[in-house]
Formats: sequence, C-alpha cells, structure tokens
Amino acid sequence: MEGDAFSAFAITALRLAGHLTAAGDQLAKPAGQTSARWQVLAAARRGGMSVAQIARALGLARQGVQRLADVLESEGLIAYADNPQHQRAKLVRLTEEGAARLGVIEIAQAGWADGLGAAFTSAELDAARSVMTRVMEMLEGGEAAGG
Amino acid sequence: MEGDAFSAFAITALRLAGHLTAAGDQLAKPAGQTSARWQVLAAARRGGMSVAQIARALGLARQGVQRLADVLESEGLIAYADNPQHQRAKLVRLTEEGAARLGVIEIAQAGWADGLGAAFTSAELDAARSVMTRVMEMLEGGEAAGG
DNA sequence: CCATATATGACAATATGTTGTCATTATGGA
DNA sequence: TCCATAATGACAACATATTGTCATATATGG
Repeated sequence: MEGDAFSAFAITALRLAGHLTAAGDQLAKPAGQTSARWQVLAAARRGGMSVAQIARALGLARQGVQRLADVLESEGLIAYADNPQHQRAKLVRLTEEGAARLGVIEIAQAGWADGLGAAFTSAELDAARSVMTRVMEMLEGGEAAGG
Repeated sequence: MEGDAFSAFAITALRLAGHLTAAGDQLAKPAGQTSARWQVLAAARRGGMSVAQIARALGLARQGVQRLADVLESEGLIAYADNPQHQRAKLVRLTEEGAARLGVIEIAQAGWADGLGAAFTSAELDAARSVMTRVMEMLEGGEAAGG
C-alpha cells in the first residue's frame, strides 16, 4: 500500500529536517547567525522584497519573519528601505555587514554541501527532491484527503 | 556539481518538513493533539521506554520530550510506570484515553497517507526515503566536511 | 568497595514558529 | 468618491525545540 510508504516517507522527512536545521545552525554559527537568520539574509540579498513577501517565499508565517528581520535590522545586517509601491511594507536589503556575514556562511555551506553531495549522484538527489516537491505541491493545494 | 544538487535538496527538505508538520497538526487537531504530542503518544504505545529513550528514538532533545510527556501525563493520556531497571527513569505507557485519542488520529492519518501516496509509486517513495536516510546517517556520523 | 563517567529528570534561558487580534494602508468595485 | 476587502506591520499568547546547568541515579573500571 502506498499509504504506508508515504507515512514512512513523511516520518523520515521530519527527522531529516531536524538534522538539517542543526547542521545549518553549525554552518551559520561562525558568523554569529542561525539557520533561520541565514534564510532571511539570503532573501534580503535578492532584494526588492518586503518582509511579507520574504515570508511567503520561505513558506513561513509573516509574523515570525518580521521578528527575525527586526532583530537583524537592529544588529545592522539588513536595512529597511522605503517602498515606492507601499508606504508600510518597507523593502528589505542587505547591508555590507550582512553581506560579509552571509559570505562567511556560504563559503562554509558550499564545502559542506560538496562533501555530503559527493556521496550521491545528482540524479539521485534530483529525483528525491522531485518527490519532495510534488508532495509539497499537493499539501499546498488540496489540503489532502482524510483530514 | 553535486554540491548544488545537495543544497537544493536540503532547502526543499526543510520546506517540506514545515508543510508536513502543519498537515500533522491538522490530522491531530480533532483529537485535541498536535504533531509533537502524536509522536509521543505513538512511542508510548510501543511501551517499555523511558522519556530519554523516546527522545533518542525520535531524534529530539530529552528535555523537550520530557515537557511534552509531563503535559500528556497531566492530561491523563500517558502514565509513568515504575522501571525495575532504573529508579528515576520511569517507563511511559499509554492510558485508555490516550489510546482512544491516538486511534482517532491514526484513522485520519491512514486516509491522508493513502490519498497522498496514491500519486506516487512505492518505489519512488522508498527511493526518496533511502536518500533522506543516507543523508541523515552522514549527518549523525561525521558531522560532515566544511563546517 | 570506591572513584569516575554516564544517564536521567528538573529547571531555566533562548530561538523558532504558529495563531489570533488590531490599526493602518492599498486595492477594487459600485 | 465611497465602501468593502485584502495586505501589512505591530503586538501578544502559545507550542515546539534547543542548549546549558544541576542533583541524583546507574554503570564501569580499578
């Protein structure tokens, strides 16, 4: 029954996420950051997005990202810029200090990903990611059966 | 470069976990529970495990599971039984009320997993899970390169 | 038996994330 | 223009989870 295979898949995915978050925290630690802050810094570098837009891009609640962004702003890693499109929704941009911290993290992350990725083929990783993405799309869409 | 494929895999896994937790919360909601409590109830049904053992089995910090277990115990869904092997580490067991709640959740979960799993072959799901498991084992083991 | 190391529960501080609520700002239709 | 609706930031309450610390219980080696 695919239901059992799916349940096992879901349980494994949840445990994997815990390990990945912990690994991300370790990668971000030398820059004084965490996995969550790192995500916001990376979004800030893209630029042109408000906090609410970043939250949607990350699949997180607006309020949680707002709290992180406010902390990063108070530490000078990001800055709020006026948005000609919207008076309240300021645009988030990366400061020089923020870019420096993000750079430190991403150098470490690249080495980490290369090291772990070497144990897999790109095809394996992409196939697994494809399944994960399809599951996500189903969860975002129909809210599923049986609930 | 497999590093890039791995990075994309990791980002997708983190987002998927968020969706799965939200879905689990919805499944557990009719029983007045959450994803986290559900996991502890399921472990309690297996029986013969202390809080610390459950935490290790779930890949979570001992202290967090302890807090959940204390709440579940105060609500009468689990009970602490004396452990002949260890004076302090009581064994966690499911009460009748806990079993009833867990049953409600698992009926909903079975339908949910069948519905979502129908869009995949067991082979796809198992292959994806295999990759996730291998990543986890690498993360648990070496703590990886580049960090 | 004793000393050391490990495991466990208790407690606290902190980080992350969700939901709910509110006032304000945009947006779109009558 | 006016009004209803949606989006946004601010604030609060709560759930989850981590790390750190402490005292006590258990295990291990001498």
